[in-house]
Amino acid sequence: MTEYTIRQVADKTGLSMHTIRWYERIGLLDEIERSTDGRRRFGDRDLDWLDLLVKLRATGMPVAQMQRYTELVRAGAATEPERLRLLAAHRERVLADLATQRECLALLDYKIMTYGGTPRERHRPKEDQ
Amino acid sequence: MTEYTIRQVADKTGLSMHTIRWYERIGLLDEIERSTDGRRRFGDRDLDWLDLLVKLRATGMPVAQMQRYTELVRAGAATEPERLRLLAAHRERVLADLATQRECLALLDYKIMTYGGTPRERHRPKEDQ
DNA sequence: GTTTGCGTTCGAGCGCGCTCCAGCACCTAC
DNA sequence: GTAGGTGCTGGAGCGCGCTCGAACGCAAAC
Repeated sequence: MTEYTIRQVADKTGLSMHTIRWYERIGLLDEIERSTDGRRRFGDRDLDWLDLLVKLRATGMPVAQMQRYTELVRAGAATEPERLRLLAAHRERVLADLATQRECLALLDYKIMTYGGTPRERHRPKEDQ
Repeated sequence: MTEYTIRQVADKTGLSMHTIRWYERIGLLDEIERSTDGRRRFGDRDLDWLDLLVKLRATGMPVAQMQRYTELVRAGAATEPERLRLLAAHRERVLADLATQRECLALLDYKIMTYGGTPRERHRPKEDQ
């Protein structure tokens, strides 16, 4: 039953303390436990949840959709089919995005080669410039 | 020596006509040729360049950096080493981003499987309902 | 007792990347 | 002549996702 300050959570998640508080305000987090003087004390469960949020954001899910998902989770097991649909749809978008990225990467590699660099040996010093 | 209206270019690139004009205004495009009545007539070279811009944006390059790159290209062959550096750095970011995306995708897949196979959830905002 | 450090709230502000609008100009068809 | 379609310009506005600031509270250190 480890507890963390908001600062520690910020460090662990890569979010800013501001953002974490904002996430709570807009309903992405359940009310966080407080210590006697009113400071947030995050538990492991909170960290896990934040971790999921961070990954959803990192894959481009809009905040509004994360709110929707959060609501569904809060609403209980009956919403699992819809949660599944939501995540599956998001997964499709991520896959599509990955494909696009790879495609663009190919052009990038090509251009880098035409400039005389070799993508696979890019860390070499400028010996062949 | 094909020519295209801004509408055709918008269709081909997926950008809006507004965005294309804006790109020109902020210096991402060289001045585009005009027909006698002042309308833009894009050539194949313009399309190629726009295509690069679109791909750079699609991989998350900030507009400011595209402006920088454009300046370098305009400044002539002497800037090729710096262009190379810029593109190579961007390539690294794209690779890192791809890695992140794949990682997040794994969690997504896992969660989707748990919704398909098990009733209980592992992550949740807080307590069971 | 006061300074320092860390946290709190609430609301305002910001940076980015567009997006839209008003008002105008031109060309073609009717 | 006029209606409709297309495009022009300059500038204002917008949605998103934070980000910051002011004013405050508590508590340990000096």
